[in-house]
Amino acid sequence: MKNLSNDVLEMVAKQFRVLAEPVRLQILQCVGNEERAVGEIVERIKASQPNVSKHLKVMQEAGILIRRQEKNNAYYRVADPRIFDMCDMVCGALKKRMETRAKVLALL
Amino acid sequence: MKNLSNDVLEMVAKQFRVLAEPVRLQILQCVGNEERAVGEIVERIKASQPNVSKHLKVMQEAGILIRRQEKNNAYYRVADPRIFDMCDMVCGALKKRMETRAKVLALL
DNA sequence: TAACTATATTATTACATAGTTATATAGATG
DNA sequence: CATCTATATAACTATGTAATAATATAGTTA
Repeated sequence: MKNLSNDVLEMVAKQFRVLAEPVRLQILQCVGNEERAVGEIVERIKASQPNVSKHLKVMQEAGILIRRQEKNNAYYRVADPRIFDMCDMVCGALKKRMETRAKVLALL
Repeated sequence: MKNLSNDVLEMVAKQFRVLAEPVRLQILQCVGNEERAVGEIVERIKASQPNVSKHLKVMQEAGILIRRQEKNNAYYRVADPRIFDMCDMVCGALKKRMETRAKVLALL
């Protein structure tokens, strides 16, 4: 990590904050590499429609999702699939940490 | 991203939340690949000592920092340097997005 | 032991935001 | 035009947490 200014760090933190909500991660996972309508997402993740709409807006404004309007449906897709790699990295770190902890406990 | 359960997504979200604070990113950057005492960090990032201590605890409990006590000093280091890669990925995505936006504006 | 140093903790305040309910908007259809 | 459907927005409440001020802890030194 090159020496980033506080302004940049604040922008980076804001990006992380968008990913710091379980429901938004559910939405991301639900959308995957497809393009999905709002109603479809609402149905799949079982959250209220206004709540999903709000989260979608947050992710769109953060540049994580791209919105397309057609007829009276709105479709969303992931802007950059590398976001899934990030989630996998975190997930992998968590897994490793839990395995290590399990080994320690096994020695007791 | 493999189909992750909501429980796992919640843990992942929690990890992202730890990175979602500018001051914590400052601390991460300050620690870098060194091992730093609390006082050193406090001095460098110019935040209050209790505030830094609290953030350090949060990051330690999240498994992002490792603490070592020696004499009456506490030293912290980064558990997994790949965390810097994650920050760089976000930073790169931001940069790209801003460049794209700049090009669009240039056409007006 | 008293005073000093480094770090952690507690209580408090202020602010951000997730979720809900109700409503608005806007395109489609009868 | 009236109604229906899909999505977005607004107002509100509740919760989480960052920062601060004050204090505690614990090791060090005189």
